[in-house]
Amino acid sequence: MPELPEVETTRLGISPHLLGQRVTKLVVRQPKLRWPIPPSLIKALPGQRIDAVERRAKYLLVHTSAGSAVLHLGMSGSLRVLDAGTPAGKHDHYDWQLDSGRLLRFTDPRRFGSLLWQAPGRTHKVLVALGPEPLGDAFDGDYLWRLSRGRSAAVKTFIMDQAIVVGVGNIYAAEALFAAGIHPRRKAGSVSRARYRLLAEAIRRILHYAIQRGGTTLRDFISPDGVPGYFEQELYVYGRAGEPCRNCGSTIRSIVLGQRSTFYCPACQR
DNA sequence: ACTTTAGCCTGTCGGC
DNA sequence: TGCCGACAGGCTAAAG
Repeated sequence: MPELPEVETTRLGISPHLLGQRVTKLVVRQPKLRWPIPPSLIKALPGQRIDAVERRAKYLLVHTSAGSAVLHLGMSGSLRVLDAGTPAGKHDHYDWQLDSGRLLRFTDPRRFGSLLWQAPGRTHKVLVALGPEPLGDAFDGDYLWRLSRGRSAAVKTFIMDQAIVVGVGNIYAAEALFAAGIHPRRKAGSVSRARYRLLAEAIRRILHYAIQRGGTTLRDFISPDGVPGYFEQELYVYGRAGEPCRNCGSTIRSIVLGQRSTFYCPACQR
């Protein structure tokens, strides 16, 4: 499930099965996802050959010469490559049948995921306002510091804003703020440049590490429940309310920030 | 220009 | 056992 490392792991898992394949048929069982699957995609995708599979933020882009599919996993979505003829379950909303005799299947109980279509040479609306990739060159502590001046929103909300930096979800935001020693409720504009440098490095390190971990657990991409147990052993604050801080022993607290639960150590994070 | 809120869905879990 | 509310890893549109 989907924060950036899971999406990247998904990309690595499905890409070899998709590249060069032709989509022989699109089966849609439930078109009502986060947005309805657009008729333009239903018309254009079948018959196309897949040229590339990219990731931008938490979106997957599947490119063909006729346009690109833009996929999002939402909160509970997953993609798997299965043999054609594998019976579909209740939450299996669409399949792409492939030349190879396999299919790409999307499963999503909560239906917050999406399947959109981008015409050649265009950038889909959902991709326009996105901030830089956290693992790319344009992202660092100075960048965060500059954009945060004058901002009164909580720093956690700030780094989860996809217009600021993409791919930092609720878990990784909490973990990165712990690593940088920043209280999640602190105003973004009051965090020092030095702290933002620590924070940016923590985000990069944690995401990179999680991708490596995901890559080893999900390599063949056929495992039915799809998702590794994250690295639950290695979480410092997320989901640990009432438990001792692994650094100082203080009791981890949980609060609600922007309607999302967040976790922090009252002694290590200021 | 920024910040906050409601809402899209279903499943699961804990308390009574 | 069943009912009920709280909560879940995301994101957008609209309102403030």
